[in-house]
Amino acid sequence: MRPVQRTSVSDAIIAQITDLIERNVLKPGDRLPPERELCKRFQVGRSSLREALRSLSMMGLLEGRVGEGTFVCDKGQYVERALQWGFLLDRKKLQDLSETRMMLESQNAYLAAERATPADLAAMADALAGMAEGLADAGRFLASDLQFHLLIARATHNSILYSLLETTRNYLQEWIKESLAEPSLAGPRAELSLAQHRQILAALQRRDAEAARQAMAAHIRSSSGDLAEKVRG
Amino acid sequence: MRPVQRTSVSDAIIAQITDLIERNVLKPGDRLPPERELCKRFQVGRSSLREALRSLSMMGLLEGRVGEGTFVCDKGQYVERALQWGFLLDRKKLQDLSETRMMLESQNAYLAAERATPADLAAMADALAGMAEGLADAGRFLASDLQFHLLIARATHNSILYSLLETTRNYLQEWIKESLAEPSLAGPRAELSLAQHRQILAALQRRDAEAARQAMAAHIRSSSGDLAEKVRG
DNA sequence: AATAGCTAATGGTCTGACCATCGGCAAATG
DNA sequence: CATTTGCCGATGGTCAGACCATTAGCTATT
Repeated sequence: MRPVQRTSVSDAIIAQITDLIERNVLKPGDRLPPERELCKRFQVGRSSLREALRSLSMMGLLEGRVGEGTFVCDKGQYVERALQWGFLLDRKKLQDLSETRMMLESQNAYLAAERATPADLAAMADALAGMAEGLADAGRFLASDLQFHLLIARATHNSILYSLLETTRNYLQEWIKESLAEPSLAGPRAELSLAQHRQILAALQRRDAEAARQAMAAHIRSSSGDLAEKVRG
Repeated sequence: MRPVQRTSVSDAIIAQITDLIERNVLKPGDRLPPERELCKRFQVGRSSLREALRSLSMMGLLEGRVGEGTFVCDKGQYVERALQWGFLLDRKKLQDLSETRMMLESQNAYLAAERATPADLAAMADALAGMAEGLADAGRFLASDLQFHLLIARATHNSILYSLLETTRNYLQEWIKESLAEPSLAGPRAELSLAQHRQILAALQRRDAEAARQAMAAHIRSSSGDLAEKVRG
């Protein structure tokens, strides 16, 4: 004998709809049938159905518009939703996340060195130029910085790795912003950061995977040094 | 003029309860008042209240037990859950997943070599023994195999990395099982796999991080070779 | 003292109803 | 004819009441 699994109606609906989205039967932007119609199809009450839809909305998979219908969100929105719970990160989790990011970025740099197309490299050069022009403008500098790192992830041509880095970056973004907001260090640090990015790009252009990985690791270690300090509090 | 914000009842409840948890008024393990009681306090209908509670459960903040009540969960797995939703959406790239798994396992082995406690190593030795005893029993062999890898991930003492590996393994498990089900290769391959696992454990015991990483990489390359073939096919 | 049975409380589900909002259509307007 | 206005149906959002399955704790029987 083994404990029987108690299945919840809402969970079953969530599983079904999630599966449909996974298998791309429901594409982003698609409109779902009306709630009352779904009730008949699933043969469930409207409460249970709505609890399921609500949960899916909370995950950022669906979006309900009054008078119009319920639509499948395009992916990416879930991150913003998830960001709302950023405060739930404790110190240990922050450290872990930071370490994970370090590993992802390093390995991505390694892979990108082998796989980056000329277009990828050109886009990175553009982002680098944006950082240079934004030395005085912290907001623009940070934006170009983030873009550079995401371009490296994209250059791996591995959607999973890109998605993972995107997510970890989004989680850490607030703290990164904070730690870079120190006005006293802003100038020198920005220039150091820019120089490190140039090293990384150079390694990528030489197709030197190991150098790219190490340059990235060094960059993150130095740039997130006091982030770690702050985390340890 | 600017667009007025339409506030949703459920969202308001979610915000309030979330805030209570954040401010530690509601501590993990605490029991919430019954739903019908909360309806009176919030002055809302039970549907709206339940949609809110359902969403909070889905985020891992609350847990409802029939006949007992609704309880505040031990805070912990929010981020992991969000990361899982992350690549729920584009997972058809199995080779990407496989590559990600390769990277995670290798790096985890590296970190585990530095951080594994004696208890961690002992548990791995147990799992290894289980594999040896299960040379004839494919099911048991696979279970011990999986456990060994998860134990390494756990030995990093990084909950994010553990969660990521667990998720990727879950996604790949079906294919791994298939590819190991080939009876013609089962015997020799199992023994090879066992020997590779012994090498990995030995490196971990020596605290040789680089050797552990390379041993793990070699193991996965050889053991998932035809997995990659199958994916491309 | 231990067990079986009962009862109340609770989360889970269903139903039907009402409201606010939105899109589209037709009539009124210039 | 082009534009605006008003209306209507569809839809998501909310509410109230009811019933069910499960659980904990009490009670009475053994």
